[in-house]
Amino acid sequence: MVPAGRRASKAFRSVTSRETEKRSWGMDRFVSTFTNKIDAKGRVSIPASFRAVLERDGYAGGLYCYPSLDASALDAGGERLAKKIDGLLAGLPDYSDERDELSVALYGDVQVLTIDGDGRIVLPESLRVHANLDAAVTFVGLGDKFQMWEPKAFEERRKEARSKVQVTRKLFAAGGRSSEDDGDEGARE
Amino acid sequence: MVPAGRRASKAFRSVTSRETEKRSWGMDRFVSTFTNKIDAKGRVSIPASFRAVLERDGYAGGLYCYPSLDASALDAGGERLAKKIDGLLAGLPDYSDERDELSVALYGDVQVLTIDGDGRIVLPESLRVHANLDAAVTFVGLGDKFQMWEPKAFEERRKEARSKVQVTRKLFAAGGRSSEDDGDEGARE
DNA sequence: TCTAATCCCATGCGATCCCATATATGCCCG
DNA sequence: CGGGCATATATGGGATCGCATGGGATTAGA
Repeated sequence: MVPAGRRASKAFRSVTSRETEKRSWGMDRFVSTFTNKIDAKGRVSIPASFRAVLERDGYAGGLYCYPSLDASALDAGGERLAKKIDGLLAGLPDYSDERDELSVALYGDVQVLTIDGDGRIVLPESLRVHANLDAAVTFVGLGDKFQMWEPKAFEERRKEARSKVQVTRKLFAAGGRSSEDDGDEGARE
Repeated sequence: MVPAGRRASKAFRSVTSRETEKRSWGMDRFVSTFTNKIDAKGRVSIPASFRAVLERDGYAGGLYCYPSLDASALDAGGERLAKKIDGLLAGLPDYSDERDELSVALYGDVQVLTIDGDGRIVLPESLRVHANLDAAVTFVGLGDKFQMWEPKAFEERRKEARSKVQVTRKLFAAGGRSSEDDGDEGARE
C-alpha cells in the first residue's frame, strides 16, 4: 500500500548518483541526531534521512513508537523493530502471566503513527507526556531504531555517555577515521 | 476498508478463510490503547483501528467478549480469538477438571456483541459489573485480542506491568546483550 | 401501550491533506 | 571563482475528512 504516496515520492525520488556514497552507509541505519520543532498542531518532521531508512525497512504505512522502558524518551522504528517485538512475545506461552505483562507493556503502549505526505507525525498525548516533549524533539539514531528526546534531556544524557564515547573514539582512531562525515552537529555516539 | 461510512456491518458473513499471514500488525493486530466514553444509553464506540482489525479477522457481525479470567477487565476479539480459545482447550486432556473449569469459565460467559452501524456496542450488565465500568472504557490492544478496562484500573495495571518488564528485560540483557541503551545493533534478521 | 434496545441523523473536535513559504545546499554557467 | 537558479527539507496555515458522541425517531418485546 505505501500510503506515503503522493507527496513522498517527490521527496524521495532524488537519489542521484552522487548520493550513492552517502547511501551506502547511511540509508539502512538510523544515524546522527537532529532536532526539529513541534508546531501548533503537534506535528514534527521526521528527519529526511530517517524517513529514507524507514522506506528501506519495509515501512508499511506506519512508524512503530512506544515509550522507552528505562528513560524519558520514545523508541521508534519500522518493520524490523516490529518483528523484534513480535518475536519476543512469540516465544512465550499463551495465557501466561509473563506474556500478559509483556503484551500490556509492549503492544499496549505501542502506537502506530502514520507519516503524512510531508514526512511528519503527530505525537499522541500519552507519548508526549512520557518524554516531556513540548516545543521540540531531538531524534537520535540508534541503528535499528531511533529515539526521540526532549532536547535538554538529551543533552544530559549525552554528557553521561561522554565517557563511553571516549572509548569508542579510541577504537575509531586506531582505524584511521577522524574528521566526521556530513551532516549536522556531528554529534553522535 | 469498507469506508462506506457508518453502517456496513450488517451482513458481513464475509468469509475469509484466514488471510495472508502477514507479520506486520499495522492492520491485522490490535495495538495501542484508546479511552472512549459510555453514553447515557450505555453505548461505547470501538476504536476505529480496532474495527478495521476485526473486519479483516473474519469478523462475522459480532464481537466475542467475556470476563478476563484473572483481572477486572473484559477480553474481546474476533474469529481469531475464538479459534485460539478452542486451541487452548484442545490442549488439555478431555474430561479433566481443568478443562471443565476452563470451558465453563470461558464459553460460559462469552457474549457475542453486535456492533451497530456507528461502530458502537452495548455492554451487558454482567460484563460491566465484572470490569467496574461506568463512565468510560479503556481499550487495550494485545495483538490477537484486546481488553476493556476501567480507565483508573488500567493505569494501575500498566504501571505494574511495566515494572515487571524491567526485570524481565534485565534477564534478557544478562543473557548476552549490552546493558545500556539496549542497542539492538547486531540483531537484525 | 409502555419500555427498552436499535437505527439514523446531526454535530463538534481533532486528525489529515494540501498548498504556501522559508532556509539551506548544491549545481550550472558565465 | 562567484552569483543566481534549482532542489530538498522543514515549517506554517487553511480546508477537509473521519471519528467519537449525543439525541431523536423507530421498532421490538412484554
